[in-house]
Amino acid sequence: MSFGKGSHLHLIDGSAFIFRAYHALPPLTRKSDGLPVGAVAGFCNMLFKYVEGNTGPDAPTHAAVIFDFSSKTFRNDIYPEYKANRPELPEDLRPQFPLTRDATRAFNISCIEVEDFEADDIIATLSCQARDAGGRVTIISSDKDLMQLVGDGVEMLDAMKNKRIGPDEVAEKFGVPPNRVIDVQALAGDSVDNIPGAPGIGVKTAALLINEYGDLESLLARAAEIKQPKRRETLINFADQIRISKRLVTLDCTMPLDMTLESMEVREPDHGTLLEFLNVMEFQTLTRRVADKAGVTPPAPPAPAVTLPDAAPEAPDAALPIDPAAYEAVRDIDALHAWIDMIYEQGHVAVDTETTGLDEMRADLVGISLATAPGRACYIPLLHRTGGDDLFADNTLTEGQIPLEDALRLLKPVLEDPSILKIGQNMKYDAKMFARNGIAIAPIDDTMLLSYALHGGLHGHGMDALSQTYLKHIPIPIKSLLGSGKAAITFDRVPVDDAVRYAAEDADITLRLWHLFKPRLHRAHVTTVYETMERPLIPVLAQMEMAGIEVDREVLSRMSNTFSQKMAALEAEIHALAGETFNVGSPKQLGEILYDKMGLPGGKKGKTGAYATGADVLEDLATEHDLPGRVLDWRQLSKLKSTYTDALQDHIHPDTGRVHTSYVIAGANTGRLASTDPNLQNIPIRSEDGRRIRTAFVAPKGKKLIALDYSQIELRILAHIADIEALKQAFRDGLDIHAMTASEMFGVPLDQMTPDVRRQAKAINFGVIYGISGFGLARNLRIPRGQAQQFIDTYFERFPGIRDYMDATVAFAKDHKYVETLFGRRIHTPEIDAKGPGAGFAKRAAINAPIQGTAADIIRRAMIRVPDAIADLPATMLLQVHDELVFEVEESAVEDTIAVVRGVMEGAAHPVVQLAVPLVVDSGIGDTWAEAH
DNA sequence: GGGCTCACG
DNA sequence: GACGTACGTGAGCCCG
Repeated sequence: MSFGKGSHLHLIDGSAFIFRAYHALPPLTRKSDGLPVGAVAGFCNMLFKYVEGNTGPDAPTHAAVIFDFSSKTFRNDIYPEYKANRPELPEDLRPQFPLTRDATRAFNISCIEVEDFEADDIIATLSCQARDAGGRVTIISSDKDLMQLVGDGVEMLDAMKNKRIGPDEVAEKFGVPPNRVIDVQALAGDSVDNIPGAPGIGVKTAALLINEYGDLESLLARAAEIKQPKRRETLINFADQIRISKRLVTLDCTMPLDMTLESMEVREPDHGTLLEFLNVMEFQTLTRRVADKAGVTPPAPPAPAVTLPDAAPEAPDAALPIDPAAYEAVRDIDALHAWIDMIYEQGHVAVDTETTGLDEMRADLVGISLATAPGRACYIPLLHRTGGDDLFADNTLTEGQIPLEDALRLLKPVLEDPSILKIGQNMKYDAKMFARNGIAIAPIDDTMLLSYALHGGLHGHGMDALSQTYLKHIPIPIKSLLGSGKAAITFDRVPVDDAVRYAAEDADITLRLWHLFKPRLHRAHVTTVYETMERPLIPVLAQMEMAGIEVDREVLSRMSNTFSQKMAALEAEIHALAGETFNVGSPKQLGEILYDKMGLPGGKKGKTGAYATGADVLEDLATEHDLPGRVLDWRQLSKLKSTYTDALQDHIHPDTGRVHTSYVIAGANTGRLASTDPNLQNIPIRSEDGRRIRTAFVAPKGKKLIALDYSQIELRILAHIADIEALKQAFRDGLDIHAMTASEMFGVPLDQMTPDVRRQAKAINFGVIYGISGFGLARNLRIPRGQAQQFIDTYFERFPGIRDYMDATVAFAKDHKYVETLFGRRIHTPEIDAKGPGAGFAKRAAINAPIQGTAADIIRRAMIRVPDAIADLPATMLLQVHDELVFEVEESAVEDTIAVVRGVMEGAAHPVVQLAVPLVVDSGIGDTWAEAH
């Protein structure tokens, strides 16, 4: 078919697809050989969806995917620095490039790349050719550099947001029509592509100038007429640089291209070819979907092979290839004895438990793996079962397994032997599993925590991430054994041979990571951090989690019912006010009701194009109409019900009648803990309705709950670190710190302080801890930005040391790429040199980290000392909420326990740090958490 | 699965 | 005078 009037050409920006796919998906790898294929998988999904969507009258007659040939192009000859700012391509992305070309061809779509030219130029040339031939063009991309092509039958489509970009949308973005976009870009420059432009002129100003003078050349010719001196100088002095910028941003519509538009005619994919490609890539879901669509049976997946990783250079031992086929299955007592002998000979062993689930309180032990040297690992299957996993499966144990009791009896002495170091990844999990089977594993090392001490802030500390980063090896994914979703099985149903490969590999990898990390602790000066604040926390947290806290189901269930009724009434009111029924829980529908239907003022859209309906927005709207206020009430109840009163009931353990959270030690960058499943660190307290949820957390008969919390710990740390004499003295004198700040700033005597002035000072005090900005404070206090900035200026004038601390901290971060707490915890700040909006984030995070992190260190130190301190008291530590500890205590010992724990908490910095301010701990007692706090 | 919203310190 | 903004978390819901 020739290309002409009535034809419709789709030009797909292939590179944009690839990058989006790469960043949207986890780093998937091909199961058989570990080849990174995440971007290819995402790319194929996008192409599949694209092809699926091409129906109806607007479907393309012609289509092509356009790629960049390489990063070097003719623009580098004009301006060597072009795109020089681009970050290095991720290592696992480059090898995926050729595969995306293969994928395109497998989908039977034209695939185009030309040496020396960017994809954008090819798109420009083809667009012009198609337009000149009388056809229409849709460019599938959201790249602003392509917007200059819009108009005359050429438009763009943002496939992500499914938003068409025509002349109006371009004008909205650049402030000028499409044919003047390059003028604006030439002036504004582009930090991403490293296009210099005119210094100090951005898109807004550029559009203003172009609209006033017509086009760039006229503007440059008449630059002398410009009134603002700075602008005038810039345009005169940088005229050449601006002209070069224009050449850089102008796309070439006249490229010599070998291919014709006709050759891009839309063709049906050849299902055989496509299926073969998808199958070789091992994309099971997509293969099945394509096969379903074609009405054929999907091809059998290729047989799995074994991964041979690159060697890690630093540890010769850890560098041996990982070979899951070499692992041993330990199936009888003699073999187990041999391994135990080997452990004693070695002096250390990596241990990993396999269980039926992730909840340590409910899961059952299925098997244990051990590794005594890199490459030397085994798996001891204990409770694997035969048959399927449905009701009719027989539950008989697989043959060739040592009876659980026998294995544990033999292993217990080793696992508890003080002379044998047990190494694990996330040992808290395994320690709890062993504890439930009567084994108190010790001493231990934990590779997750080693990594946390060494690399906090750089990346996650899960085993997959660590293995990929430091061993260049992708472990066998658990999903490949268990499947996912509804069809997932538990580990006891995994065939023993598969389990051996997977489980022993985990122990092997853990041991190799330990060999790498342990010697690095000293070099990085974080040995003390690891040994005093990470490792000792494991048994403490394990005990707290296993203890759990009693929760009264009746209280929660009654509250759920009350909330339901209130919500139903509110919902009826809301629908009546809106004049129609809609889903109150849908921000999208709510936005449409508020702004499109009712025409309320405002209606700001976020980056996704959806109306913002957050609480702050609705609060402002509440003055205009009754509906937003009702929605806020409804939302509060909905949150309380779904997240707390309903969900908490499901977390009550059937045997203990208590709720057992799980603390993540290496989750938060600053050293704080995180609580999950359920999160007991965000139980409501600020609202009256919410606070009542705490009445469901109760002490058993004869006992009390006590809560002890640090008063103003972060502000005290700030006073100490930034060395602010006035603040330090105020804390020593036990003054109301916010009132005192207000008094200093606004000159109001303490005895004349009003609650409102104090509230403002309080907001500033907190703001300082977060890396204050005029904008943030203004929003928080709901005052004009200028006034907020004034407050901040006054604050810094009164407490100049704060400014010094902030500057010094950012400088330190830039210098070292990390910041430190008072106790030596290092929090890496890899983004500190970021340009653009990321810069502010990174700076504020760097300012906050030593303060929040030091507070986290202090309570960690306290928690580690508490068990010994209360050993003789009938008291149990149950919860930690960042600056608060909750205990369950027999009534007779309440006062003693408070005294002891307060002493530990207030003295937790000693002897490492002598704080210049006292630490003060408040306490409460009650039958419920609501009373105790 | 990402985005939004909201609970806590 | 451009840009986007308080720091740190986890969970539930909607929607594609």
